[in-house]
Parts: sequence; C-alpha cells; structure tokens
Amino acid sequence: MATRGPKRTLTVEKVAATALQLLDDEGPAALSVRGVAAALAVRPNAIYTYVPDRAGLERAVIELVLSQSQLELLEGPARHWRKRIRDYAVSLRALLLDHPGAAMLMMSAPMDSPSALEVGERLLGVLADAGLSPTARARGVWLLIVQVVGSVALDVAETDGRRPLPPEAERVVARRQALSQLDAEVWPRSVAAVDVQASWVTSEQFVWSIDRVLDGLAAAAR
Amino acid sequence: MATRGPKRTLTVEKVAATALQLLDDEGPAALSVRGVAAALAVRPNAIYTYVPDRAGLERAVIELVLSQSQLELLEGPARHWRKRIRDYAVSLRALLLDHPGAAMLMMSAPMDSPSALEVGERLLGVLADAGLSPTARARGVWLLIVQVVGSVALDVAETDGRRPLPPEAERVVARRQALSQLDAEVWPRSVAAVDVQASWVTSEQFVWSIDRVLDGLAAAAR
DNA sequence: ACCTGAACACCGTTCAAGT
DNA sequence: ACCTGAACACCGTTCAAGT
Repeated sequence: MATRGPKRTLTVEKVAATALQLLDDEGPAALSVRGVAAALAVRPNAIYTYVPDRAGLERAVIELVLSQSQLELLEGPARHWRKRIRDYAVSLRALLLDHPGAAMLMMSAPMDSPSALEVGERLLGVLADAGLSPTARARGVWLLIVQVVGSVALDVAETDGRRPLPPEAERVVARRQALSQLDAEVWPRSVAAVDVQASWVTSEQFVWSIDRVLDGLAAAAR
Repeated sequence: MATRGPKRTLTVEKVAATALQLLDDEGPAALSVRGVAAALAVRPNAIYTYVPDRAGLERAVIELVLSQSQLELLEGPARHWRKRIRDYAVSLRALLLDHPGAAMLMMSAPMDSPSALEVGERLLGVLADAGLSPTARARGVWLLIVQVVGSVALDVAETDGRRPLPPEAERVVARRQALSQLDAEVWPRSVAAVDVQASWVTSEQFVWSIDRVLDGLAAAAR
C-alpha cells in the first residue's frame, strides 16, 4: 500500500501548507491554484494530482487549520462542562482569527473534515457530561459549531482578511466611528447602543454569546 | 437633486436585481461583473458606474434580499417576544434558502447595510420587551444574527448553491448516507447520533437552536 | 504515476476616448 | 455623466504528451 514513488515531489500536506502560507502572508486574493503551483515551482495543472479542484484546495486548507485546535481543552471533570466548552471555544476563535483567510473559507465548505468530526465527537461527550439527552447533545453540538464558526466569520468579514488582523481595540474604534454616523431619527435604539454594537467583534461579546448558549443548553438538561 | 439624466440607462437597483436573478437562475459561478453586464446588454466596465467593485455588487445583492424580509413579524405584544423572534427567524431562513447563492455571500460581507441595521433596530425593541438590560439587548441582537445567518450559510455550504435547493428530506437522506460510512471505532458517539446529525440542516434543528438561544436570553433577563 | 505544454474560456479592473 | 474600446494581468480546468 505504499503510495510514495520516486517521481513524487509533492504531497497533499505540502500543497495545503503552501496554500495556507500564501493565504496568511498575501491575503485571500492571493490564494489560487496557479499561485500555489508557482510557490511550489510546478506548473498549475500539477496541483490537480493532489486536489480535485479549487474547492478541494480550500477544504485542505480548512482541515489543516482545524487540525491545530486544542481539543484537549474539552477534557476535564463533568461538573466543569461549561468551562471546558468555553475555554475550547475561545481557543478555537483565537486560532481562526490568526488565520483570517482560512476562517473566511469555513462558511462556504461542508463541516465534514476529519478534524470537524473529531470536534463534534468530543463535544458530544462534554454535553453528555452536562446531562443532556442523546438528541439534545447532538443538536447542541450543531448550535455551538454554528455560533463559534459563524461569529468568527462575521468578525473577519469586516476586515480584508490579511494577517495579522488589526488589534481588537482598533477594530472597535473603527466600528464606533462608522456607527456614530447613523441617523438617530431612523435608528434611535441602534444609536443609543453604539458602544455595545461597536464591541460586537470583541472576545467579550463572543464569550457573552457562548455563555447565553450554555445557559440555554443547561436549561435543556432540566 | 435629480440624479436621472437622459443618458442613464441603468440604476443600482436594476444592476442588483439582474445580479440576483443571475445568481438564482444560473448559480454562484455565474455571478460576475461581466455576466451582469452581458445580461444588461452593456460592456463590462459600464457596471462600475453603479458599484465600486465586485464586492460592492455582492453587497447590493445581499441588501436586495435582506430588504425582502418580513420585519412585521417582529411586531406584537411584549409577552410574545419569543414567538416574535422565532417567527421572524424562521421566515428569514426561508427567504435566504430561497436565494442560496445570496445566502452564501452574507458571511463574507459586513452586516452594515440599511436593511441589516433595520433588523438590528427592531430586534433591540423586542429584546427590550423581553426585559433585558440595554447592554444585554445589544449583545443579544448579535447573538441572534450570528445564529440565524450562520446556520443558513452552513446549510447552504453543503449544496451547490443552485436554486431551488433539493428538498430538506432529500438533503437529510444524503447526509445520513454519508455519515453512516463513518468508522464507529473512531467516532463512536457521532455514529450513535447519526440520525440527529443528519438532521442538522432541518428547520427542526434551526428552531431548536433558536429556542435554546431564547432560553439563554430569557435567563439573562433574570 | 506524475508532471509539462499548450490551449480554452473565462475573470476584475484600468484608462483614454467618445457622446 | 455615462458608456465604449481596448488592453492588462490574471483565473480554473482540460487534454494530449512526455518520462
């Protein structure tokens, strides 16, 4: 079953790593089949030996990033189930914000990679510890995945996707500036809430949201 | 202040409507500046009179779809705040699933269009009715937006984005089929939860998730 | 089995020119 | 003010050919 022959100069892993580096260093616009090929010093069509198409390249990049998440944070005593989920969510968010270009790709591909399955598998265990029924556990996993990945994606959507992102404080100031231009006659409640809405992209908002979700899941455990 | 001159053959609205129709009828791959221009029988660069770039075209499409959401569902007596939010969320999800190509675009653009602001404005009112503090209201709005839009985007990410999507039942069967291939030795809990995970893309899961979020928000109201 | 050469059918965007 | 002509610098993907 050896797949390594003398002619092979690349591997899927090397292709994915090169694509991620391109995305990290040069931004979303730089990610292309041809760009990856050039970085690897091969012709564009050589890439198709390793991925079926551009979407496959993107999936490989997503998997590479997701495989670096700190799953061990999901371990711990049953009574700490909230903290285990919160800590992992915060850690995963930090990882994705460190690869903003890859984070953008996550909402346009199925969440079915091996690492995504592993995250689901572990979360099922944590929600079992929380006392949820088998059905509620599985539904809760999806609720959490949507919230974490969706939240990061919408945060990154306000940036150019280049790494590193501007510091959080800077992004909040820019948002406050933009929001303060709103017409208070048209959107009075939004204008009154400018400071909080400016902070929608912060880790405080992220943790607050996750905590509300955890409250909702705790209620489902009776 | 009249902006309409005798030479003008197009408007932003017409450009956006054409782009949406292209997206709806031909799928995500068909949406391009050149494609829209061709459909309008003008040269590609004529489009730049109406939108600054391709991202601007996408934002115009998003706004066109979002402007069609049934905001009136958010009205009603204070004690029905949960039902108002749930009904609106279900309705918005149906709208987005009816324009899957546009739904895909929503996670890669800032949520700052007039209609997005209007949704936030109304939700602030509903969460005030729910008894949440001003800060909790504003944080809750973002939690809800992330869950609703993120959920639809991840559902659509499993399809080719062509309209109409396969019926929900068909998508669930395909998911169950794929999930049932998993190795029970590697992902035992996931294999045990195949039926529920297959139904992650259903409206039942969507409503369940929203209800958990509403439970969490209700708890925040004390 | 893997990579190359060459081509096809596209893109977004710019700038000067016309009206 | 708005649209066109023409061009630039790219794309993803295919297929036959080489080794």
